[in-house]
Amino acid sequence: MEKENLMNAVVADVTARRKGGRKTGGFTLRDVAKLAGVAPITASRALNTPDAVSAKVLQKVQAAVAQTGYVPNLLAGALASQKSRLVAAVVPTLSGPMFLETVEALTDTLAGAGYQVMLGQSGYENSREDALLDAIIGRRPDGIVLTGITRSPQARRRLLASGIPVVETWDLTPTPVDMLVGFSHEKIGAAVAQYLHAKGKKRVAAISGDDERSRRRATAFSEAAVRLGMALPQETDIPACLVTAPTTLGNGRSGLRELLQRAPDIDAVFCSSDLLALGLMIEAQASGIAIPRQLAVIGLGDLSFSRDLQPPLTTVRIDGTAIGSTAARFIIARSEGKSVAEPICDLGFTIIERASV
Amino acid sequence: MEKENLMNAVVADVTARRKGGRKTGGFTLRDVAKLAGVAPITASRALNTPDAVSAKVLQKVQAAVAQTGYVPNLLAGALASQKSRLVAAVVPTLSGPMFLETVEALTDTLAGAGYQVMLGQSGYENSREDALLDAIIGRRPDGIVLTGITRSPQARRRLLASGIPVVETWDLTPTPVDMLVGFSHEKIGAAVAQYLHAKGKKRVAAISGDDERSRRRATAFSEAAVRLGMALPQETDIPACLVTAPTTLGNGRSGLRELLQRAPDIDAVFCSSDLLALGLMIEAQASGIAIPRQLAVIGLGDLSFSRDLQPPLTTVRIDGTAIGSTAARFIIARSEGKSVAEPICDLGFTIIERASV
DNA sequence: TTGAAAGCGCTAACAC
DNA sequence: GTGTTAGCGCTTTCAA
Repeated sequence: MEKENLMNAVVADVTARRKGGRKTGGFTLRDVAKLAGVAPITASRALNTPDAVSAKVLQKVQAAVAQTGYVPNLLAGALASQKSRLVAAVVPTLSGPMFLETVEALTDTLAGAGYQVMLGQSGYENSREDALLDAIIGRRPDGIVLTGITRSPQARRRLLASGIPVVETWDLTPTPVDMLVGFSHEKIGAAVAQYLHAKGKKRVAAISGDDERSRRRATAFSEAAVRLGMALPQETDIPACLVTAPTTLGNGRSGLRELLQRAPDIDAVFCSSDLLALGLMIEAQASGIAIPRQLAVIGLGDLSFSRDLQPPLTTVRIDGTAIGSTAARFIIARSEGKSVAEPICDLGFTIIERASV
Repeated sequence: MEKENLMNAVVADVTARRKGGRKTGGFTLRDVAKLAGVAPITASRALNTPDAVSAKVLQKVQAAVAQTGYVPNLLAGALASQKSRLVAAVVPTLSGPMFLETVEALTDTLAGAGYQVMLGQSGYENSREDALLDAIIGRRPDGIVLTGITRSPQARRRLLASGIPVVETWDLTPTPVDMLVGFSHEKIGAAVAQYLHAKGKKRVAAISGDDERSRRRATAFSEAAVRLGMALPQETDIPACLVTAPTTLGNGRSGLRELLQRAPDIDAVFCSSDLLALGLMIEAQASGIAIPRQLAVIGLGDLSFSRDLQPPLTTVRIDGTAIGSTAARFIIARSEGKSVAEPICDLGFTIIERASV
């Protein structure tokens, strides 16, 4: 049979290639094309732009693909077309559950458009960031999504020089490297102070991770609190209790203990994450402090568990999913040659009122 | 000056390339080589195997790199060398915090060896898995790390045919596709039953996510419980209370309520995740049930918060970090041409005794 | 609608 | 130690 002979010939080709020098992979587009009796470029078109070939050719190519189990080499395609369909995402760490939603939404939205996400962890100190950036740029992704804004001029220059679309997230700045999807940490701090003040709180404090963004929220919170005439713990210059990032439940417990020593009469605490807030609630319960009657708590993140706590946790909701999917859309648009009309996007935040305040 | 002329010439080259047809990227290895006055391959060696070139050449190439800001195109390198230094990781979802540690350890360990991680989310139903697999294989990663074992024969065949090293994780099977790093869910179920029995518990139940692995743990738990003479809730055939995966704190609360209706006299509950256990503890506290006096709880995962709960949570510890770093080592070894001596690795588990039982 | 030629930017293999 | 040659597997451009 003709068809069998062809297949045998192609298999022989592959085997020969494997032996002769480099042990190169399996079937290639050329093999598929040969089997289908067309030129490689035609097979390529059948796979990438099926509308551009005749029904007959399409069918023959599809048959050849099925027969061989051919999977296109996207590396080669990327090299030739200058489109890698790869997007890099850089987070400080995965384990603070804050960025998870964003990475998840990013991955899902991009996967729907045929892109894959490459993950990078920078750590909270930006030391590894430069090396990471080179590793990323070297792969020529179609986009880079960064958590936080880029401070190092070195990194900014490299990003700019690469010409790769960049989305900075989880923060706001008038001078982004390229595009931006975030919200204002300062406004959150101020809004929380205002909220607690409106609820009649008089002596407030913050338990805050000591990463840069949390500190800015805590500072804004303290300044607004003072402006509104609320009292802060006085024993120290720092108006907040700082714990190491990423924040944990244990930090929340020890944070409350420390806070109560410094200022036993506080009536509200702003925690820089819901996990901290949960720790605080557990510690409060263990020490017989009633929430919200004796002490009000407000967290940040609106993690999935927050609504189900006892009492349900009042918190600042940040829509991590929207950040991820917006960033994905920005990158996809750019990568398809469209320019993004409004490349700076403030997604804001919402204070979710529940029973803990 | 000679040097400046050279640089100008090279820049002119790049500009010409950009105009003439394809708007190709920035500096290439050829430009760097030209600037350094050596052949491209020599520049390549200076970058990849610095020991293989003279000090003089090395210095000249490094100068040229610094001058141009050249970042090697790893896509092209991968195509030529058949080594992508990319590893794919597939998880059902990122948001159950169980797999986070694994992904984190994988990313970190691989980054140390110059590899990047590509992330894929398969969802708990394996429908998207086949498409995802093709997208992954198409990028010719040097390794694929899967969460769970691969059941679909279709997927197994494709993985095998690809010739890419595969590590299946978070489970055990005598017939892995390739390599395996995991533990036995059946043994966990049995061990927990045994543990509760040893603690004098008589009427036990399980609250379990309804994903495949959790169900197997719950089943093994129930069977062992019966064998040991403990009572299970009787109203239903299912010996456990199933909640939708991924498990949440809210599920834990509602799970306990449901369980208490069916069997008000239970004295111990095995939760398929620490998050469920936390929900159960919160619900118990809200209903005035004392833990562990009236009801003992054991979770699974030993998440970072578990030790800090009130009471601290007894749980089954699974070393997600070890799974990730072992998988990474397996892949690195393979990808360096070494064969992995013992490619099936049972990392086991530990019951961490705390106060909740 | 299809194809031939010419690369994408790099490295393996084999000289020198 | 360094260079020459010839691809890796695909897509672009241009011609038929």
